[in-house]
Amino acid sequence: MIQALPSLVLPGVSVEALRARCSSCSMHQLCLPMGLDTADMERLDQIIGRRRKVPRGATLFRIGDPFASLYAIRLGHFKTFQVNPDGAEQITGFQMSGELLGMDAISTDRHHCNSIALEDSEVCEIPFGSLQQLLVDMPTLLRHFHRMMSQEITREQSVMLLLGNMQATQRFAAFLVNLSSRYEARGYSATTFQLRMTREEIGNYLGLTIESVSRLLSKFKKEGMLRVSNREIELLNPAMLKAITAGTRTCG
Amino acid sequence: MIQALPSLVLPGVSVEALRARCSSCSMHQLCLPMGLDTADMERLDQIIGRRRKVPRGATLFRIGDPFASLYAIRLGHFKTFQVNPDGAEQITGFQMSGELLGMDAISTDRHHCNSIALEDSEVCEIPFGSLQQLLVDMPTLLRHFHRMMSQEITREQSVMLLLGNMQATQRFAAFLVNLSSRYEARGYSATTFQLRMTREEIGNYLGLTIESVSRLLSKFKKEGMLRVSNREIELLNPAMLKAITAGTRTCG
DNA sequence: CGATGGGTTGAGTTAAGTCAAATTTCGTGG
DNA sequence: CCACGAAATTTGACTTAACTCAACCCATCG
Repeated sequence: MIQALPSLVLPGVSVEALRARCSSCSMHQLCLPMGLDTADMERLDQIIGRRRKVPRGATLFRIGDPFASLYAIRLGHFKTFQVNPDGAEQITGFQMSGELLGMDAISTDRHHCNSIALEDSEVCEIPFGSLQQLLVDMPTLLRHFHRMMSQEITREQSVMLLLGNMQATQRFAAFLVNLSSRYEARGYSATTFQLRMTREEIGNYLGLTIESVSRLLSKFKKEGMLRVSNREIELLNPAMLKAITAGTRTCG
Repeated sequence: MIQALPSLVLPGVSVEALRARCSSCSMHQLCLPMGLDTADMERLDQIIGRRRKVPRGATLFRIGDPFASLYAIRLGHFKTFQVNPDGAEQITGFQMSGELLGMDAISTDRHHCNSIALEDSEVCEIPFGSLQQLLVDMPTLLRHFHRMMSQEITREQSVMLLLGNMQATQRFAAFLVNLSSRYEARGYSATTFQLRMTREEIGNYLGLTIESVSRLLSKFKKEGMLRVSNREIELLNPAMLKAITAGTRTCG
């Protein structure tokens, strides 16, 4: 057992990088292993098939694919979208590190949406059969898994509120505020971040056209609420954006 | 143990009505006990706190209420809705018998939406703590519970597609087709049913005004696709409605 | 350095919203 | 059972937020 693994001798490549583990993953306080003790985290690690790289633009799964695994995002960003019979697409979410993909597939053992990487990304493949066995043994994991599914339900309800009730300005403010808080939760700046999606994708998600998104960006910029340069965003007045999101402020 | 319960001697009131059971409930093939054998169904029955009556217009739970139980609808209809800080409401779903309410509350132990009965209804109160214990012992129940949560995620994604991408006509057709298939799954007519919600509630759910809903009803009626009389609906051309839903047919 | 895909801006259009008025339905008490 | 008021619904006329279409800009990259 003292014998070094071959990879250990390769310069510049640590074992950790090749065989990543939940315990060393910066996302473990947000992701599935949240709250697990070391032993349990180790067991979860065991069942994770592999850490898969998904290059920008590549498909992680598509509608109709048989369901085998959930995917935890280690790194990067994804979008999920639905497709109407007439071909119209609707982006149902943008996911980032620590979030779980594929939960919609549990109901019928087939995926119900497409998932594509917005940038070069990495996911942990969690075979659902194995996970189910662990759930029975690990109440903490079971509880957190349920929380994550429930959270997804809640998130989607908020989007329904956004799409069904909000004005374009309010939708866009809500979108920015949401991104901001998620980056903050991951230890990144709440005010400065890169948009990983195109204007078209933002528009699609928000039920707006690309032109409307562009105009909203210009409007917010003109009103001094943010700085924009291509995909780089800086929120200059987060409080105002939150007020607009809440509908308590109409915006100039 | 031979001694009759007091209620047994009341004329016209059966024990079954007072102490309903999953095994005798017409919804058990759609509801949480789906697929359970007799013994397991009995165990599930044991934990169900009570069958609660919820009169029309009454609140089952509201945003912020501490989460204690899920509710399976035995009978009747409910709506769930979100509320924006500015007071705007968005109906996120209409639920009917055999469906589960409250899953959004698991994530934070607080309810995230309001739930109100659309007519005099009855629910089975399923204390979540007890349910969690059962889940560990009963793999079939665990699996079906996950399916139900996943189904809710999928359902909400469809609504996002509807709200984000569809035209008013398409939304309304989708709404009718959806109700139709759910009644069919419950053994009711797929073509003739009562709307349990007001036009205003339909409009709110679909992101339309009450006037638009009224106009759409009139339009569909004029085009011979349905008969309407107050809340009574008869679908005369379900195939056409499905085609409109799919976006493959634009409607006259 | 020209092609390409993303993004911006302006002008005109339209689907759905708002406002208003008429009509029907429903619940309640006489 | 009927009358009445309140609530829900329908319909029409007009308005508007967001869309479409079109031109243009700009960053990137082979």
